[in-house]
Amino acid sequence: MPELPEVETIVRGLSPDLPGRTIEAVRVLRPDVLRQPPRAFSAELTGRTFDSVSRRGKNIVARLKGDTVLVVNLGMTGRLLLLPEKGPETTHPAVRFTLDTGRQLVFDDVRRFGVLEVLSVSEWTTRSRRLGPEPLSPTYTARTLSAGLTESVSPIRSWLLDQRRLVGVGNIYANEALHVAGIHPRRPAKSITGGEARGLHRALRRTLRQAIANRGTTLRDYRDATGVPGENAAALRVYGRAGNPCPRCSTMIERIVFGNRSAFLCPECQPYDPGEQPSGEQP
DNA sequence: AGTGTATCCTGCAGGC
DNA sequence: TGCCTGCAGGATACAC
Repeated sequence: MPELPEVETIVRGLSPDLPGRTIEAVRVLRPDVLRQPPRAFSAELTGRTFDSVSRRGKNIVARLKGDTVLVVNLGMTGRLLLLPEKGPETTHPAVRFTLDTGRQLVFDDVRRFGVLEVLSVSEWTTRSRRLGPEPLSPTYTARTLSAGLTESVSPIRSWLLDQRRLVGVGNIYANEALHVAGIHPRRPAKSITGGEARGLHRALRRTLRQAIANRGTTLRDYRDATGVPGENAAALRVYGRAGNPCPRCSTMIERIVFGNRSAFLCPECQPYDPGEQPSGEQP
């Protein structure tokens, strides 16, 4: 659920307040969101002080003083909320940190696909190296994208979702960027031309930056670190809009399914075979 | 090696 | 009203 723009919004919300704060208590209400025994998790974090909060792909990365990193992946419905001392109860709290200010940092997650992990700096570095490049990094050029596409026969939408190739892009922004770029989600990655790759690179960046400016897309569950929904849903062009007119050409937007996930496209603006009439049915 | 499918879990919307 | 089905922003263990 939360993709790069949502995670970025949360991190920007936590950054002014979390560094310098010490964790006084850890309460694990739902141990299945951890990758280690709750006792060990709590023991590693209790008494530690936050140093910095940053983002890597869809992960929230909190560095603590000493050789400790708390990595939070929100899964589909996870929230990381910094709440006042007497804040409202959240609906599905999984882990609660009490800070030295009395405020609570709460990981709340309806479906519990989210994960919290404590790692050493070197463990985190190793993990981070296995992830692909950041799409908004200045060093991520159209050429980088184009080069990565050439070896893969994977459908471009699946390629964009693979965090080893490129981080931060999920199903919403993959579909949105492909519409902006006029590329059918099912096209094999290696069939994307150099010109199309340049367009896709630009579309990805524009789509992600716009979503950050709008503080993320809230379909149902996403909230920022203070519990406020994002405003980007109104800007979506195709995602979740099957049966509605394409904002560019007014053709009916279609929903197809592959890789166990919905894809949304305009058959006119995103033909599978450029130059031929899009049929809607692909092998 | 690289892809696609099924699975974890809960809640909600829509059909009947 | 109530039951049933399908669907959901992610990641990953498998089978091919």
